[in-house]
Amino acid sequence: MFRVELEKERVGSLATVRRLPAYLHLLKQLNADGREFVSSTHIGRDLKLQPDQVRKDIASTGIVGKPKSGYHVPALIHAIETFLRWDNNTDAFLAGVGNLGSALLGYKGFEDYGLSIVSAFDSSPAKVGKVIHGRQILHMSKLRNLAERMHIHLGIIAVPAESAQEVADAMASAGIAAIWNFSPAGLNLPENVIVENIDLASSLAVLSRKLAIRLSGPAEADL
Amino acid sequence: MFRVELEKERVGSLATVRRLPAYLHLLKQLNADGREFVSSTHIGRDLKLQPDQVRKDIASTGIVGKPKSGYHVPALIHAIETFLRWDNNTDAFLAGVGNLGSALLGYKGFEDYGLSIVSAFDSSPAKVGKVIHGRQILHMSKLRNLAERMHIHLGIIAVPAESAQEVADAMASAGIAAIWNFSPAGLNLPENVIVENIDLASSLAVLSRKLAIRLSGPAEADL
DNA sequence: AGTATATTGTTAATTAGTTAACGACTGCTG
DNA sequence: CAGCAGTCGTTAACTAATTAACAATATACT
Repeated sequence: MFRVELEKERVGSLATVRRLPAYLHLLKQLNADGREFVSSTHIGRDLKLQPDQVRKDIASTGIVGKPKSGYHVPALIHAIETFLRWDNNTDAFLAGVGNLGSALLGYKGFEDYGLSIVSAFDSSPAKVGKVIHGRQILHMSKLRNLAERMHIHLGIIAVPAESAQEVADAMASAGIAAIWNFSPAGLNLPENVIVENIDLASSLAVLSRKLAIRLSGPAEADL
Repeated sequence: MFRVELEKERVGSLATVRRLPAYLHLLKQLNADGREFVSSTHIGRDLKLQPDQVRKDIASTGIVGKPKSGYHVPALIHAIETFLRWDNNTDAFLAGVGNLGSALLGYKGFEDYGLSIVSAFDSSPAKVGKVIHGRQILHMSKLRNLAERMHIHLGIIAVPAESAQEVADAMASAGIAAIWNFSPAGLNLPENVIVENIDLASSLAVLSRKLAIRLSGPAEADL
């Protein structure tokens, strides 16, 4: 019973959740400027969204606004951050420190999202033991045990497609509940493991397709 | 009139386009294994999609299958690649060679998508002149002229949020038609410039929210 | 103090996207 | 040569999401 309610809530607001970070970014700027209240029209203008959409999204965080003035900026910031659990820090493990993995390890912006990569792993002997962006790289074989002992809930996969499934399995069996997958491979995991893919190929496909249509003209679209 | 038709076609198949790379990946594997025909049921099983969905997606590439045997693998590969224009090479400029930009420069996988980063730019004097992954880094001020002269259509933005808009403007004024934006900033550009964002924040927001619900239990969802 | 106005919150309608059902065709087998 | 089984392609229902409209409310101004 509860499960059904939960699912409904989650699915219904997924698109909303995707927009929340953009709101948060804008609100933090406004807050830094000393702005105390902001209206949905203002937000909509800046982010190129309909005011209606903005109100609906904000409503799902539980915040209510004041007519004539708008929403209280600090309160809204706090509400979004707690909604996403970006107020408390979340510790994560990173698997794979090639080009992309190293970049993720060095990315400062994750702090804003309450995310800390506490340990990084690789299977290549050439990389194990090295220090990258302040963290010493451990061998992949240690991931399982450490994740279990440290009660890590979030795993980030930045290994080549070939080994992605293997790593994902190790993470899942270590009790990691959510996986952020930067590899091009589609992962096969039990239902109770949450997976979110950063799919460069899909994104580029959309871009390529739009560009192809633009360059070759509308005639193409009739196919 | 043509425009309306075009828009309809484009919008209607955007979700489809997102799935095409996954099909392509699987098909290339099958092709390497010497498999000549494949059915929508088979593809669906491997990619965890409904066969109906697969057929509909394939239909939009223009390929027709044979009853009882399925789709001709090489033909389908060719069709998807031409549909996305991944058969001919597309030259691109990269702006920003920090952690992420360097990683993109070094990423081999783009070859499969018919994408070549031919030049990389940065505004930091410390980086200009250096050679990263075989390409010499040029100063950002040269981007505009070079893009115009070389008829570059695709720009990749991997600079910090603060300078993203500035770079985007330079690209747009140089006649670049499509921008792949890896920065967290939302770009403000004329309608005729295509923008596709790789939005880490949005992706992580979805993951965080799902994880938050999972960890705190269904009670949370009633809010 | 009263009225006009800007802004919220909710309810309805349109649109896009997915899932399901069904008829048609081809190749295999007895 | 005829029937059967598997697969395609199209049409239709359903679901989710965005967009639009409208009533309610508090603030500011006269």
